[in-house]
Amino acid sequence: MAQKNLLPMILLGLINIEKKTGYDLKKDFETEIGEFWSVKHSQIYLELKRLEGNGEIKSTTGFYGNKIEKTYYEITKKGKERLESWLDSYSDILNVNKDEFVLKLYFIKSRKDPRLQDLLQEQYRLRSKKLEHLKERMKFVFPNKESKNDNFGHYLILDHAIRREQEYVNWLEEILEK
Amino acid sequence: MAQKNLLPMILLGLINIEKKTGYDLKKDFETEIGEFWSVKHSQIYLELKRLEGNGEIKSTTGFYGNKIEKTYYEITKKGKERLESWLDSYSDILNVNKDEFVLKLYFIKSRKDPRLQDLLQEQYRLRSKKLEHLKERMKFVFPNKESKNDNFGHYLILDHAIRREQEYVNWLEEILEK
DNA sequence: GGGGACATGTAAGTGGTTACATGATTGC
DNA sequence: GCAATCATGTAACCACTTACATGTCCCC
Repeated sequence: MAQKNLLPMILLGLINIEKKTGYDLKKDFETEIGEFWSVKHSQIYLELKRLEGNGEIKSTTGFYGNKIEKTYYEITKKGKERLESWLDSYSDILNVNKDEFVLKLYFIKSRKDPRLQDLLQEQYRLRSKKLEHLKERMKFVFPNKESKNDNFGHYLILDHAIRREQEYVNWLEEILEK
Repeated sequence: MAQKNLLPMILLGLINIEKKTGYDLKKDFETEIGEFWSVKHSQIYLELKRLEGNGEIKSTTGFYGNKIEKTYYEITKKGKERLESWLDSYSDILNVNKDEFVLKLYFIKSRKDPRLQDLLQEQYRLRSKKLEHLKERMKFVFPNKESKNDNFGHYLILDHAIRREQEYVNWLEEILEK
């Protein structure tokens, strides 16, 4: 989208928790952070180089087995400052949520369009599946009340995602009933 | 984002309603379709050229005053086919909603982080404003029950947007109360 | 007369995707 | 042995943004 560049912040944020390799970061995007952000590994490695060039992270070499070298990155003072300064800042730009399904609905003017039912049913199937997945994640990541306090931000996000998806499903159900 | 290219579909969809100039399309993105999709005029003009090159739209010249030429585009049979084929298709890719605020929350681990309250308050202000705006739009675009049937898809989208925004505001309120 | 809307483009830069590329390691 | 995972990168392409650019029309 050539949008506001937030990937550096995510990488700094993740590396700030503990030193990581590019591959570790890739894994992070496949699990928890992948629920609300996506990026390809090629982009991660490019951005890491850039951050290192800026002196916001620094690398050390580790090994996987005897021959495979892996590069650990840790955050520097400069990187910490950038991260903190971002966390302290406000942004009044609300993201526009580009949803292909919603777009199709827009062009289906009539309530009686024969395509409407199939489209709704398919979306209902997809969204219900997503909702179940999110609920499973919640159970897995926060199995009890105390665990929520360990990473309150993450708990809030999952909670929010579940409510949003639930709303989506409810909305689709209501339309299907009509 | 170099994402799935949906702009051609939007342009075809809008031109399919009635013939339009690039400027008309730009205006559409500033009003109703702008609630859930954004694009710059430079991109619109580029995409129009491409669509015309493909033979999916065709242009005729009109005038604004005596000297300013404007180019009207109307959809061709080929363009209609592409549009219909898209409307008939399914996509099982759910968009990842990239929300900067949510990202910040993720990196604020602690419930007691002093930045949390300000961040929440600011987001609450923004989201409430957006919600009010959407409610106003709904009143304006669909002033009565009958009008909903004229463009059922658009009604559904606005309804959905309001519910989603309402959920966002409720969620923020709950956190602020804690 | 001037400012905002009307109207249409080009050019440079960048974030992101897709595809290509390579090789070791681990567990079955 | 072989498949999946670990691990890191480059290159081509593309959608999109930002900035630059130009000129008319209409109303106050």
